Amino acid sequence: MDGGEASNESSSRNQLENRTEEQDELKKKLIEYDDFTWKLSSSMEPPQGSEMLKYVGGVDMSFSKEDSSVACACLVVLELPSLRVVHHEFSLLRLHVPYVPGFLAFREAPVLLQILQKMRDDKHPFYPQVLMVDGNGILHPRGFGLACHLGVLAQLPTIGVGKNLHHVDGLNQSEVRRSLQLKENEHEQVITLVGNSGFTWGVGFRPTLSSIKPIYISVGHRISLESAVEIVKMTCKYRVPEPIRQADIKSRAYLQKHQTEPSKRIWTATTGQTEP
DNA sequence: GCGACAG
DNA sequence: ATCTTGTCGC
Repeated sequence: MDGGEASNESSSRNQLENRTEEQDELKKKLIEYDDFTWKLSSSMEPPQGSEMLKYVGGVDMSFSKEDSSVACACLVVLELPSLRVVHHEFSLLRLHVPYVPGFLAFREAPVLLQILQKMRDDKHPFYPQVLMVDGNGILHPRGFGLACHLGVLAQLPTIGVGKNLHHVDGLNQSEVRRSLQLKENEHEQVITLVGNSGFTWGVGFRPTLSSIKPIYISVGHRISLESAVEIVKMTCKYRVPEPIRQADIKSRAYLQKHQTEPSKRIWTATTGQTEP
């Protein structure tokens, strides 16, 4: 036996170093421009023969208040322009990876990826053309948040949507709100998030007139910031865009239904096993 | 050194 | 993430 605490500290430090390396490695595959064949349905004259954007996915996770390691992951697919939910899928599981700011993907990406892969393997007709993620894209300390991580691994266009600002490169939410206040008279609902370094990390977006608190949109994978904002605008009935809002509602409801009755068959992300 | 820090 | 009711306003 050795000094337990010191060794735990050094091993968790190594763990984060490894995860940082993994993020840096995956980031080499990141594509930050429009890399898809479909067109946005908001375009004027849909050119004949070109595929339209019709199926927008959204992912979110909810957690049990009694046992915070028990979670429900949900993927929904909405149809444009109706915003009707045409498909949803759940996964109830137990997580062993803690939440660490800057490393959310290591906690949430495995299950979400598993759900996406299942849908793709089934050749499901509603497999999403683009995916909205409840977490940031390049708006991240190392420019590689959950939305990027998931996008690269699933090879799918993704959009990062944060409900709170991750403070990076001098950005802070009170300043964003001030900027939106100043521009509200010009009907301006979008503020570009430029950090101290001059880099554009994403945009702050006020979806409705009444909402004070903006959401934060950033590039995930295979999409430009401009297209990402356009798609978010098309799906915003309330502050949170519908794909994410529906995934949130459904995952929360599923969890409450299943935490009342003794939870059986919880899938464990790390082992891929089912526990009684 | 101290605080900040997506979900 | 989660704990939580009513309430002010269109």
